[in-house]
Amino acid sequence: MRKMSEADIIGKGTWIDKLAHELLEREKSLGRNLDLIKVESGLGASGVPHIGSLGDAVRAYGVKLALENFGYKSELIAYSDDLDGLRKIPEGFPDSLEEHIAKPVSLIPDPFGCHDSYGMHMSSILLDGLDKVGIKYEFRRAKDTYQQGLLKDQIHTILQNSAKIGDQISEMVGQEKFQKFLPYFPVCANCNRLYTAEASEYLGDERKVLYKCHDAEIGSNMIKGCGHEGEADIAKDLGKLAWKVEFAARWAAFDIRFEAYGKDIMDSVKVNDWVADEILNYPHPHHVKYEMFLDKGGKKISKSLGNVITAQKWLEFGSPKSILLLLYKRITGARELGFEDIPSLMNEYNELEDIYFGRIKVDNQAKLSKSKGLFEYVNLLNPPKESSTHVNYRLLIELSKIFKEDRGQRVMKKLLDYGVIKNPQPEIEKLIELAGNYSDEFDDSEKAEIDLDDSSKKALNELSTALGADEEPEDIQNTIYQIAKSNDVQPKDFFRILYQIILGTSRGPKIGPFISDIGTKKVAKTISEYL
RNA sequence: GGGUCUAUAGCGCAGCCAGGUAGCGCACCGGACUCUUAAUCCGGCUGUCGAGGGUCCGAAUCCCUCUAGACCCGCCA
Repeated sequence: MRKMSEADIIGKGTWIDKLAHELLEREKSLGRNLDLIKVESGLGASGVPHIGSLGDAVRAYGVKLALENFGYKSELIAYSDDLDGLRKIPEGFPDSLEEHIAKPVSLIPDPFGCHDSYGMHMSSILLDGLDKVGIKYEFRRAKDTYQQGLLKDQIHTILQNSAKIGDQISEMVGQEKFQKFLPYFPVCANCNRLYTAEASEYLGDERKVLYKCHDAEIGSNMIKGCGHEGEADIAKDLGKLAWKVEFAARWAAFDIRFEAYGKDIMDSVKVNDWVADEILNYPHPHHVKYEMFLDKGGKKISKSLGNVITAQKWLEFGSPKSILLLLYKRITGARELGFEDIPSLMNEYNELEDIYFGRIKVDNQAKLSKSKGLFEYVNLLNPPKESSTHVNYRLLIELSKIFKEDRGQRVMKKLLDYGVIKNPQPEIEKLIELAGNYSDEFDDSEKAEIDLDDSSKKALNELSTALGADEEPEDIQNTIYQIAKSNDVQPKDFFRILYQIILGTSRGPKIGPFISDIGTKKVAKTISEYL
């Protein structure tokens, strides 16, 4: 054991580099060709993609960047599982989808009419998120993959070994279903449904699966099968492998060397690794497991609870870099996540930039390297040449709460007054917009009814008159204080009433200068509305 | 039944994954801002790092055991 020295630091010193390093070591010991290392991320296409799905792809892209940094060619495949069946209607989607339950999401019309199918609509939301944070990917979809027969050899091998696989699944994870049925779900040629068609027999010579469409239980719903009996050609007809074996087929067919996974599909990955290694004779890709994002109460993010965080919503309040920082800073550990994390992440980015440009000193070599490395990954290994102007995001939120009209201009002026910035910049304008959205959306202070006794009313009336007069009082702070005193109102209470009227909170910035910022006439008018 | 994560100041959390003097925010205490409010600024206090063991010159950090909570998967409905 000894202290980390510069020579021991792998790549840029982050967990991403360590992971890429492990991957390379493993590939070298396997002796595989390293001309192009493909990493993969699976995109769900049945539900609204939240930040966790985005994270899978963003992190895989990080590994790609690390591999490139080590001198290898790499590519991220973003694979949409759009042959998965629709299990239930997501919150906020029309009930008319009911008739499409159990059909592959790529065969369901887009209820919003903007994409070729329901599945593409969902995938597009995620791809749009990736585009917005600057992630590059090669898009593939299950529908094309199966229709073009890209997996036909793997499917054949898997179905030939289905008995062995069924036993293994039972032993590894206790699921006995595949001891009875083939791990393949044909799409019923008659009713287009997926999970209702049960595959019982594989005709290896013809490469066809025999199935019968009958009633099936999905979640708590009973889905009626149509009774159709048919056969599906694994190279042409629609149908898909069960998850327990599908990844393996894809890894082998696409030559995937890395894929991250969430702990919810840990068992599937375990089985797939075995299938890849033992049945398909393709050493499984390197993995990393991550925890699910939970909401602030430690509850699972779920659509029905309304606590879903999408990239699109996040980007109304935070920069793309704040998302990348969230996803790259670490991968281990359960994460309770909410929009309220945005302000710290916005500021943390500035801090990292200061470390990167040497404005903040860090003694520990490994930690310095890690912070600089993290900064580089957040910039997708293309860091800026010089530091940007930093404005504390929380300050912007506070100023945004005060100025709701002409916000951009007035907040900018305040920043100039405070000496926070030297001149107006478009980047700062954007920041003000983000912080403004944040303060509008999460200004939780309730506009409660304010109880006013007679002396408070009298004092308010006096103040309103004083502020509304043509001659404005020179020292508003002092005027307020005097008025309170002469009306036998505790200054403490009077100030609180004023904050409640003007800001809807019980505290705020020093009130004299604040009132003149807003405009004395306007404040006078606001006060008179309460009298 | 199987698995994973979490436990750090009064509260909320970072630091742990690559060991090197225990940190941040809020709260609290003191001071400043010519005038008993608020805000702001400056300074200060706050810890058996869940418990026990191990490795190490050195452990919040790595390993093992335990306790409590959360989550995931499976089984069942």
